[in-house]
Amino acid sequence: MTRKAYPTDVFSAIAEPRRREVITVLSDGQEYAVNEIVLRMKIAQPAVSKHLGALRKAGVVTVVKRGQHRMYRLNAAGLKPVHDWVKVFERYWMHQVDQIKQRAERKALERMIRLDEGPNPKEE
Amino acid sequence: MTRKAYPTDVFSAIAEPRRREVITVLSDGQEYAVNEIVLRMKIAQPAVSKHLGALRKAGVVTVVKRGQHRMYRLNAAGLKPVHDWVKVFERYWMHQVDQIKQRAERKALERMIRLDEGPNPKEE
DNA sequence: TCAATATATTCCGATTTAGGAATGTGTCAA
DNA sequence: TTGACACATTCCTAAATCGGAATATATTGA
Repeated sequence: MTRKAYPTDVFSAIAEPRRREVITVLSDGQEYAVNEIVLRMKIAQPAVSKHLGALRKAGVVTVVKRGQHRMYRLNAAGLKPVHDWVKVFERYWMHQVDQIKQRAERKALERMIRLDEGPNPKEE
Repeated sequence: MTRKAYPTDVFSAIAEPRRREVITVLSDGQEYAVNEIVLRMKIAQPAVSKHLGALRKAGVVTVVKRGQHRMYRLNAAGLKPVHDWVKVFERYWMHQVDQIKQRAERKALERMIRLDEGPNPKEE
């Protein structure tokens, strides 16, 4: 049986910093030969090829053969499962920002009211 | 030196299916004792404790002691780095959906025009 | 204090994973 | 056909990771 290689599910795929680095290189939407990616990274070609293989199996990149080159391109849709999963929690910190914003506005309003009432604010 | 335990960065933290499961349990915003989480999962208490430890170090959950219980609560803000990272790619598939929608609308419009012109469409 | 309960920690083995080195494969150009 | 590229694959080792078992620690109640 084949020795288990790099992971192929998208969550594990993006867990590896170097694979996120590869994705960053591809994030302009252009296609890149393996060579060009290697030049932009600090690991050797076989390692890059293996990471690209993992990303491909995870559905995050696509390849086409062009001459002696393999052109890799980002398939951003492959990241959608991660986005969908994490988006569920967006409202938690959004809400918090809202609360902060609201508090700031309330404070500003209170200041304005105090100014309207002059330098000696009423106490209750 | 200490035997390296579970990972503590947020990307690796959520790469583990069982840790995402823990997060799902906590996703109602309520606090849960370790016990209660164990009941909802298929792994033993020590494994759950270890996953909770990883999530805590990753900043995804918080703990407070209450009596002999440790109450865990989701800290959704800890997931923000993942959200921020993946959000950058949102536009790719959003755009694609837009394109599909636009094509559908263009086709529908073409059909309407053809209907206006009768069953024998002009050719160009 | 002692037993029970809740949880963390340590120790361990099995498995996964990353990357280097070596090698295989396909394509091009002369 | 041959050599030079571009890239993938295989083999290997070290390290990371997971989960079970056993054990440690803390809290509570009797």
